[in-house]
Amino acid sequence: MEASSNEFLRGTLKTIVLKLLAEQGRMYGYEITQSVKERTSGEITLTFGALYPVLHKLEQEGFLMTESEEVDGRLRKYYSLTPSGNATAVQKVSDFERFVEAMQNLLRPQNGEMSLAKL
Amino acid sequence: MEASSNEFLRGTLKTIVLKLLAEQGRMYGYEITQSVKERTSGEITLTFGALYPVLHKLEQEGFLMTESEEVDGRLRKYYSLTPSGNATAVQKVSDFERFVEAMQNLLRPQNGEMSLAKL
DNA sequence: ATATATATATAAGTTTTTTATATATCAAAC
DNA sequence: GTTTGATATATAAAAAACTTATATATATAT
Repeated sequence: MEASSNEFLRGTLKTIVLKLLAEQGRMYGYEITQSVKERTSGEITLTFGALYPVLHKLEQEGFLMTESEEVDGRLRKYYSLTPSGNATAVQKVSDFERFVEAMQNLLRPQNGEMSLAKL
Repeated sequence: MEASSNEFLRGTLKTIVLKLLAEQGRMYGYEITQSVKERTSGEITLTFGALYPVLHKLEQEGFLMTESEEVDGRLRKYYSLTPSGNATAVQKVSDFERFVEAMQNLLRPQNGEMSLAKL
């Protein structure tokens, strides 16, 4: 019922943002939070307090660029990837997949008490 | 070649420690770092500076208990799970698996531009 | 009028993690 | 014999990341 503060989200925020932008072309902050919530059935929730600092950091690092547009009288700030942002997105997704594989090796139960030690 | 500071490790440290202890019964700090390195082929490396604070925190939260033993003239501090530590280990591993599933929904490419929106 | 959804953003505070450092034993190499 | 490397635990200072709270503003629905 409650997803709330997911400790595992730590460290994956940049990866999520970069991947979504790589896929969608351009998005604005609010849209990113809604997209994440929707696609994970509420399991993962990005808070604004976490998202905006990440967006600003990524922009400052040269991975994102912005364009502001007025939509319905309100200013909307679109974020999109730079070429290096695109490369980083690909890299981070692949890094995450490697990490998950490594984690499986830790979380999957081992047969005996030692892996190679006493065979 | 270099695994080093894995950003994704953030947030998974407690889970790793609890799971290893649940499986192995009892372990000492150095043993935990070696076990993680070995089982992940060097992909994940726990630094002592990160591990010991986590061990102390988990002990302080009542999930771990310790017993010191002298081995080869050196003091060795064994950590093992309390009943609530065991329950937490099970919980965290299952939480992590749910998190990974949710991440797959974000990282797997979507077919069109919207999921359910305009169908 | 008021509440809710949309929309962006910052500041303060806490927690976590990294990096650096200190200590000490044992075994092997030199 | 003494230096190096592996084993072993731990803390302190600093940096980074994240949470929580807050501020602002428009549009729409009640």
